[in-house]
Amino acid sequence: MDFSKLQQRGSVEWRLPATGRMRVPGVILASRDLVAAMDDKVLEQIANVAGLPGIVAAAYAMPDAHWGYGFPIGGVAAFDAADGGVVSAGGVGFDISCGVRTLHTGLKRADLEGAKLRLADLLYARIPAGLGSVGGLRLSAGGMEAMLMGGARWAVGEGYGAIADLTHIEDSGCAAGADPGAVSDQAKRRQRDEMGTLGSGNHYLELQVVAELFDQAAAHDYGLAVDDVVVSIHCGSRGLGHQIGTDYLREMVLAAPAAGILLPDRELACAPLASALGRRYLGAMRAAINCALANRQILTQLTRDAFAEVFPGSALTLLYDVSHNTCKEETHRVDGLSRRLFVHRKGATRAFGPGHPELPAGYRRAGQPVLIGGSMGTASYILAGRAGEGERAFGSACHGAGWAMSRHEATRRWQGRAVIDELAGRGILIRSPSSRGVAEEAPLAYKDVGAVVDAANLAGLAVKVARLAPLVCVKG
DNA sequence: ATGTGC
Repeated sequence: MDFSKLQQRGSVEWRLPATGRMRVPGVILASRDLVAAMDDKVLEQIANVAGLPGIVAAAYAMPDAHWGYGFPIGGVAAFDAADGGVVSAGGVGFDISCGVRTLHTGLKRADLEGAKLRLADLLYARIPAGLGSVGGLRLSAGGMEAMLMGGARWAVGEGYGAIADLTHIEDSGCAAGADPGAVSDQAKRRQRDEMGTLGSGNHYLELQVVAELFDQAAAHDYGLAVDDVVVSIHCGSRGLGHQIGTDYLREMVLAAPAAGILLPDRELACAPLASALGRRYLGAMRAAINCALANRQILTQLTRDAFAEVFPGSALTLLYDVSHNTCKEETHRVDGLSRRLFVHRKGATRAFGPGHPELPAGYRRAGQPVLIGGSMGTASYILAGRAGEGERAFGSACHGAGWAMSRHEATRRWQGRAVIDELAGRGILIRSPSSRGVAEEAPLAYKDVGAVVDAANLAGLAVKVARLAPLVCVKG
């Protein structure tokens, strides 16, 4: 990273002043070490985002930021529709509404002694994982429409999970304003057989143990104690979201000149929020959010069924479910004024603070659970949102460890088998259909997740609550 | 991320 362009403001804030076509400054919220490890391309992408029409306050990068498609991954940017603001398909990302949900199992570490291996094999047998994997469900045209409108609420109605789950999901499990008519037939076709599947890449289902608590009061409110076993599911909207991203990116590139939008990078393709194209994309993207929420809801039921085979009578309850690839219409205070903004979070987690009316009653005191997936074999974290007065980055935080290198570089350095054996030696069981996928996801291919959450904590984005250590990981 | 690729 070229520090010469950055102005340091405190230990974890770096400002890229607005120059040239930038309308607002860029702000990186990370430690010096994390910034030093970031590619210069991140700076270039932040500057490009800062030049988009209608952007408000600043283009932000979270501590885990790295360069992505158009926008950096770990990027946050908000736009005002009344000020010519835009929505960008690249600013949401291809895996629309990719996110994490964490479930309490009601079990302690000691309960797993002797059952871990069986549970690993059972979860791997029950959870469809890998590229092109299909689920046990085939959606009819009507079923597809209902799923895209209803999200996790639809899934509960179909028998996956309980109504009580819904209060612990962002948007109560259903994004409003979804428009299945704005989703291409091809996107729907790709999704027809893929409900209740994990996918590939960095997606996983992980059995974890609470290894350390940092904030007793918040941990209490979240129902977490040391040695508790939890399950975390990381996945998104599969082929449907990917196809929507592909479809609209192409359309936005073609429509940009007529909309008077000059693109410094075609990957930044966007459309005015006030345009028909912008509205159609929002409708399709919200349908993809519902697809991801329904998908994680189905996977939750498959997980419960697997647990019931090993631990009859076990009850898995939902701690929280939050996405990290979205564009959401939200109210934020900017310079003392309350404004409706369209907040793009790409590889960034919503992190609403204490008292926010959208949080379930039990979490109003602590703030929203912020679920941070680490890399395979390292730690994951649960943080509590701190957004409020003086908030930065529109109530957002980091989403994971963030890549330290390309997938190609990772496969050059490691072999899947060796990674699995090394982790097995440390008592961490990996189950995956893809040896190459495991190599790409080797722990050292990622940044140090502990350093990332420490930076998020220092920057005031979210407060550390718990560290989770992996026990079993089903990888896509 | 992805029926892994213009």
